Amino acid sequence: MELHVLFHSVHQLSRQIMKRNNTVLQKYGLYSAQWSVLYVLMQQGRLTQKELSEYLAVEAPPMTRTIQRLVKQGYVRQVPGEDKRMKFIELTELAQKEYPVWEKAVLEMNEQTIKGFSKEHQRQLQQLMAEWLSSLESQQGEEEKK
Amino acid sequence: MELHVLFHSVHQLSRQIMKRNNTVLQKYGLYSAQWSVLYVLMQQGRLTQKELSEYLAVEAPPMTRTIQRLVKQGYVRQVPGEDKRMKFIELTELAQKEYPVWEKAVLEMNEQTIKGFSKEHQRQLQQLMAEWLSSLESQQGEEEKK
DNA sequence: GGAAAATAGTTACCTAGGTAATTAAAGGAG
DNA sequence: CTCCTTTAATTACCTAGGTAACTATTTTCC
Repeated sequence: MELHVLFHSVHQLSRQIMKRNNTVLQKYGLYSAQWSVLYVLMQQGRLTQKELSEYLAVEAPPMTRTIQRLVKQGYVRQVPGEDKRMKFIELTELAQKEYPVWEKAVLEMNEQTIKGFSKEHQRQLQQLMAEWLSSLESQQGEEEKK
Repeated sequence: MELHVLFHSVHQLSRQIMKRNNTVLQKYGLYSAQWSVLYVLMQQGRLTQKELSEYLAVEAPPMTRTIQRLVKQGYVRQVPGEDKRMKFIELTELAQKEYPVWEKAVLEMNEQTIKGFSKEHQRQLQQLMAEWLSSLESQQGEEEKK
């Protein structure tokens, strides 16, 4: 088994997906990283930056940047917590109003991206990747024991 | 089927793989994008930048940057072609000498990354991704007809 | 042959993500 | 209470990849 090929395929798929998302979001002045934050906030409600970055499996610094851009665009608010170290992030009314439009566009593109790939194959693929990710996660867990 | 989840998994896997590759390459002063160029050159011999970027499915500008860094490190040479627009890229003797060491380190990390994921599952995953990628490719082909 | 179109590579500038170091607040041990 | 450690967020700086615009050749077509 050529692992290079496997890894390359994963990488290329990831870039293709992001590229397509960016294409569709462009006309709303959004980018894929911003969208993923908006999406999570809509599903989960207000979260701290820490929770957001854990949820999206991204380090804190990129999360700070993405949020600051969303703040500047007026789509998100930072609310200081009782613990003054943390900041809760929540959608503004503007974002909640615009959300359905964004979502529709993204969902359409998602369907387009997955077109020609059967539900059963999607399920298999998701299953395999989940398994792989969890094995990677458990490896990391071991290393952090030190 | 939650496409968000599927796409997120692909993205996360891609980042994990690159992160691990960078970790192992760090001690040789290399990064994953550089490695992928060195790897292709070792397999294929001298290639033009155009061929390299097509092979790795990367746009020309990032390829220029990666190559310029490799040139600076003395691992790669740019040889002007007969057609003066193109530049052939080839490994230097230094790179050829060091290559086995790099390869060993990368292969070990690859095995570690895939550990706990059976050969059969690897094969299935590769199969599914190849199918998906080719369907995406054919979509792009259609759009370029315009 | 000469003007126009195509092509290889580069430059400039953007987003996405990473690490290391810093700041400010909260907790804990003595 | 004080000092030390931990933690959330930020800042600075790095690689990876993308698009748009540009340069310099080559091809094409009249």
